[in-house]
Amino acid sequence: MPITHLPLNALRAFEAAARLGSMNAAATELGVTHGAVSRHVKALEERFGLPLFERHPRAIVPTREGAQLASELAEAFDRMQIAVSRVQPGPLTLSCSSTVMMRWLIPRLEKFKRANQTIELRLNVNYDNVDFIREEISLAIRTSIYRAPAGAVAETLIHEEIGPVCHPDYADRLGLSKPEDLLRARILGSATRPQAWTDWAAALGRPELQMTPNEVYAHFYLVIQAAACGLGLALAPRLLVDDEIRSGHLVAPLGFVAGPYELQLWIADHLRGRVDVRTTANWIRAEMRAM
Amino acid sequence: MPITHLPLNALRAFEAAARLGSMNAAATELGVTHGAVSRHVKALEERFGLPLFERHPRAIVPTREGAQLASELAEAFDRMQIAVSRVQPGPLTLSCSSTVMMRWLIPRLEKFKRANQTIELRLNVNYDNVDFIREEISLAIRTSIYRAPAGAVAETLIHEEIGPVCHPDYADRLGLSKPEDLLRARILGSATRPQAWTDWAAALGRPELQMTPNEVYAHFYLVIQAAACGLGLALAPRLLVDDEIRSGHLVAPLGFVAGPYELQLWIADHLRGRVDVRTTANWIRAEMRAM
DNA sequence: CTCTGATGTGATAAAAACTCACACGAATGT
DNA sequence: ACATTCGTGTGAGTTTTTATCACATCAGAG
Repeated sequence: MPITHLPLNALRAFEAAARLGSMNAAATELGVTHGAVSRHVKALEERFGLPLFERHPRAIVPTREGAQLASELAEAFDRMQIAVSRVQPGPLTLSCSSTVMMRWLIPRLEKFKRANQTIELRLNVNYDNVDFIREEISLAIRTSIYRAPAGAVAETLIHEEIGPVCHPDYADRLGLSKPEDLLRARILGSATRPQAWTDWAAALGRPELQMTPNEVYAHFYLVIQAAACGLGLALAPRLLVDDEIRSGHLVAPLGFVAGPYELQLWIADHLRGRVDVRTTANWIRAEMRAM
Repeated sequence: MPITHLPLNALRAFEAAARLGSMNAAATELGVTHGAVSRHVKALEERFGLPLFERHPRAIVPTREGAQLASELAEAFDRMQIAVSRVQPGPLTLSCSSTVMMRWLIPRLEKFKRANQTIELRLNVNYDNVDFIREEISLAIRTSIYRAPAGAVAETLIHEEIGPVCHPDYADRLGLSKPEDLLRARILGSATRPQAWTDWAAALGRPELQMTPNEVYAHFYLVIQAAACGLGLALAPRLLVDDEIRSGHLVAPLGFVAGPYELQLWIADHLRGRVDVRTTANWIRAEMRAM
């Protein structure tokens, strides 16, 4: 089949269906109905004379050839997206977790905007992996729990220091001064980082301490909020509670210790040359260093 | 612009127009009228809000952005073509010059087909560069005058030996026994390799010999044919006249000397794993070694 | 100074893509 | 156990896109 007659739209529909494992999802991504995707895939299969998916009642599974084709097509479409984005540069998009956004970025955003009035900043909330090309992400702040995906380069921002924090009165009332004291306290956990307390015990050199949360919040910033309201103890990276400690809303009765993770900056490989990306990356590095 | 709404067909039309430097040529390649291409390009320019071509009365010249976009798109489309060709492997396509085909390949083709009955062989005539991906070439036989393009790997088949050849009677009549004798003879040249006689003189260590052809043929195989008919002297690689010499139709009164070029086999990078490609490459290597 | 060869464009035809509505079949939930 | 839900396939009809045709335009070639 000559390159001049490749059924491009069908290939795109197929690639989306294979990547998402669902015609329906692909249809949503492409902004059409599932029928349209189904027809595209069928047309491709007829053209190639081989099945690209195994059809199961509620799911489709790519065949070997289908999976192979889809992954190579994905690369090709990525390149195309990059090519177009170079002549049509979108806004600079920074991705970080809701917690980093609440407790670190938003408090500094006015300052950033004042210093960089020409940079149009778009924010994206996401705490784990993200497709830099498909979602047009320029920069991401992430913990090293996750690995930077292909197409992005990672660099260390800071090594996380972690420690239990709570309302000052709460610490006084319970008399918290050594790790064992926490066993009497109300432990607050986060669904997004369930192993946080265990990590801390390990970092302390006290892995035997069983710190199972009494209460689990969906987002980490809620845990901090709950701690600040006197509901118990949160285990927080210093970075995210420093302001509250300075203002006296929180205390860290046992201080902080070096945690197992670092905070990283991920930069979209194909955007490393863009001025606004470099500027913003530098700003993030400087702000982190100033902590 | 999100990847899900890239105007793929317009991008392909634009890429072709940019590559070929002409809307008309792109239209021919795509099998549509020039108007269709023109509209696609215009739609893209409106979408991007910037011109992709400078319009001149009888020509279009890509703008800086246009050229950049086109070259990156070309890569993306190449990948797509490769991806599809992996699930839809076409026939094995061997490209060589008309002369190599006439004088080397065709005489051996029966033998090849007998030994490899399952391989569907398609032949392509071309003596210089060729786009392995776009034209779906698997293998090419070329002299090292040309460099293998990106997407192909080159390997040496043989080092060319070159020498003047003519009809036996012609050599006798003129008494050809040393290089100077040729100044009395009728020199036949080829348009595709105008420097051949000069190369030979240099290879002999006699660069002062002015061997300007008295007659120039469009194809090299015509030169050999003319020499075999007693019209004069052709300068030929031994490879291409060995059969004629063996059968007595041609003689090489001054023998052969190592020429400046080698004969190479170019293999499409993305097809190196294909069995039929490996088999055919091995056959070519073996036949060359047997010369 | 006309001819030629390339591109641009309005009107219209053709083709492609999409939607709608319904069918189907098995996992899910009560 | 059985109705429900969820995801996919498809016939018929509609909308949207793409292409064609025919003509306009322009400047350099002959």
